[in-house]
Amino acid sequence: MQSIPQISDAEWLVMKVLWKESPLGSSDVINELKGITDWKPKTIKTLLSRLVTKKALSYEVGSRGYSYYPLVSENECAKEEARSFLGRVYNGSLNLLVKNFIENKELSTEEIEELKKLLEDK
Amino acid sequence: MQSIPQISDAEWLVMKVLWKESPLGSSDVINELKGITDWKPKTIKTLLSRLVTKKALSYEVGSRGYSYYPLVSENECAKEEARSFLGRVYNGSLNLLVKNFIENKELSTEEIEELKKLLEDK
DNA sequence: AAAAATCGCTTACAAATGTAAGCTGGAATT
DNA sequence: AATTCCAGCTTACATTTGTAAGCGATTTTT
Repeated sequence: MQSIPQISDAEWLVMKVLWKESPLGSSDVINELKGITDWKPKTIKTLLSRLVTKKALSYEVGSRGYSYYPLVSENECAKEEARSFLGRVYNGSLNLLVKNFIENKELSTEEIEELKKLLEDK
Repeated sequence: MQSIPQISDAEWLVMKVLWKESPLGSSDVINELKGITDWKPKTIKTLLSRLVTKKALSYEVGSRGYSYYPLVSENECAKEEARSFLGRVYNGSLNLLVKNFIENKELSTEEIEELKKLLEDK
């Protein structure tokens, strides 16, 4: 089991594309990101390469270039990010985050209801 | 109303000290961080200066050096971090984060109970 | 008073990140 | 076949971050 690589903000957008669907060629990734970002194709290629170096992605070699796919799941990356964020900001406590959201009225009534249901079902 | 400055991991630790109590001289901050980190005093001074530059802190001039105090509240910084983190990782949805935590069994029974109560009281 | 500790300011320097361009070789188009 | 286009590889360069050290002034200690 490999440790989770550190994925930057910009890289997350690339990973998301490949978590949604993979393997994809770089041109597909570039296409998916049109509209979401205004990065030049070269920029996206750089990000893909870095993600390969970090072992967040790998690729198969095809006739028309590489086909990239994730080596780490979105879930484990999200978990890792949550750990780091909650640790830094909320002493590692999810509950403290939720409490703050409630206090700051960041949640709609529907969201609160949904949360309740989530917890009940559990 | 100033916008929230971007506060790095290391800087958060410094801010936390000053959110807990302020104003404090750099030596007090250094002292508070002994035990939590193994940073050299110079490192902490650097962080203090950077936080002043970023307008996260300001200071009063005293006889024995500066006395630092926050210009931004922990709450607003936390909110900003949460916004950025949730946006990047969970499409901006707190509920999705909570859902993932529940599914991944990251929460103890007590925490779940506490969350329920938080939501009820609301 | 001399020495030592401390202050804040300036400088350092490597790694990570955002954001690409140049170059070379093969693929698609004309 | 010649040309254009796209692939991936290498290089670039500014900013942010982690992690300090050096320096001159001042304060504190001896």
